[in-house]
Amino acid sequence: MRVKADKKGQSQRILMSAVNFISQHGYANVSLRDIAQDAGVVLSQLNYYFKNKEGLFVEVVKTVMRKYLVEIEELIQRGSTAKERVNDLISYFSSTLKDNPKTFRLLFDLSNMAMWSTPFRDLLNSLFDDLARLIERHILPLCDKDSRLQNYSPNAIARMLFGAMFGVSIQTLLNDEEDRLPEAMAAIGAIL
Amino acid sequence: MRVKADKKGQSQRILMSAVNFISQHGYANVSLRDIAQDAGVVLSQLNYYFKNKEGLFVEVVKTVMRKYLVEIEELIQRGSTAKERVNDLISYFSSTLKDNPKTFRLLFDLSNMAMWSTPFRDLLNSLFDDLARLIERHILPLCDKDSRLQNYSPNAIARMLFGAMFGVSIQTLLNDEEDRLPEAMAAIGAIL
DNA sequence: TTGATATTAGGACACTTGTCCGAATTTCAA
DNA sequence: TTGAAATTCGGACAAGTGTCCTAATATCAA
Repeated sequence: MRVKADKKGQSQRILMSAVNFISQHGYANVSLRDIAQDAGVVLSQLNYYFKNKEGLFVEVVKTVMRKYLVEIEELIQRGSTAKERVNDLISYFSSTLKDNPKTFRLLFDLSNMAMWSTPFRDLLNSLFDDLARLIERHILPLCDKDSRLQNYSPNAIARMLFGAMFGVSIQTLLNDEEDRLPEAMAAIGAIL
Repeated sequence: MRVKADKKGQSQRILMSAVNFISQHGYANVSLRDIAQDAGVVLSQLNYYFKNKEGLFVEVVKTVMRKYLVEIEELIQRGSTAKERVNDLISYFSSTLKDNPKTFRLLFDLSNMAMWSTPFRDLLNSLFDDLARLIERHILPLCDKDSRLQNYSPNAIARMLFGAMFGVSIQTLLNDEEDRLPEAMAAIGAIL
């Protein structure tokens, strides 16, 4: 019998260590040895379970993305008006940014890799599609029909709204001192 | 007398090659040897003129940032109304994104590095500060006083606007097929 | 022309990286 | 219990990296 500290199986422990390390130091700054050591596993196991570094990161992203999307999909349907729902979404971004920025770090890291690698680009685009679709379906239909935004397609508006949250999130993550940023995030709610 | 293809001096040629290569393949994916070869220079010259890889990249960023800021500062003062000026800014983002995305690639690459490195973070924050200040000074004072955005501070609004452009830019750069993105960029103009 | 300084050149160095291989060990159905 | 498959282990490997060092060469004022 083994030491048996591995109730979850090695592949899961590797995955969790990878999530933590990569979201904390960035994909480019983390070696497979770092992850193996943190997971209490031998290096070659990473290649056994995940073909290579890229494969591991793909799995990391998929894991985090799943949780992320489920949370947002639930949260975005709570409010009964468009404004309420947008504000719920904004609150979610703000509090996650404050209390648990790991997810965002990972997302931004992925955005960068997507810039130079096709498989990652596809991965990220599908995430953006999903998020835009969520806004498009659960928020925009509740909007006033006389909004000055009605000249634009729902998809464009959704992507603009998400873009605003994304852009402000980056600024927030990169600048802790600037205390106007939560306010900037809140101001997005006034767009609709 | 030498071959004399280097009117600009080696340090300038290195810098220009670095700008091109890094904005095309990303800082992490470019080696000093790549840059040296492209510049027609021996490897050790990069360490002679720029202390190390990080120092070179700092210079690259400063160079591009300067040009970037000058262009925007000029352009943002053309229009006579807030709406005009915002639209000028949006047009600039759109056309640059389309015709010369190199600058943006570099900016996004820097954003990622800023996530993990303090000196780069400082560099990027100062750029964001400058851009926000530009919007704050040259656009917001021309706005209607009855705008629904008046509950928020000018700085917050400026950062929100810039964030929106930044966020939509990323989506654009990462997704050529989605043709709603120019529209999303244009929709930002309706915020004010 | 001379001599000090700035530049260029070529190569070596130490180190880290991802990947892969073969052998031990464990697991578990037959 | 047995034996085949799955897993774990340790180590080696080649390739690529940034950095540094020393010698050659060019520059240009005195």
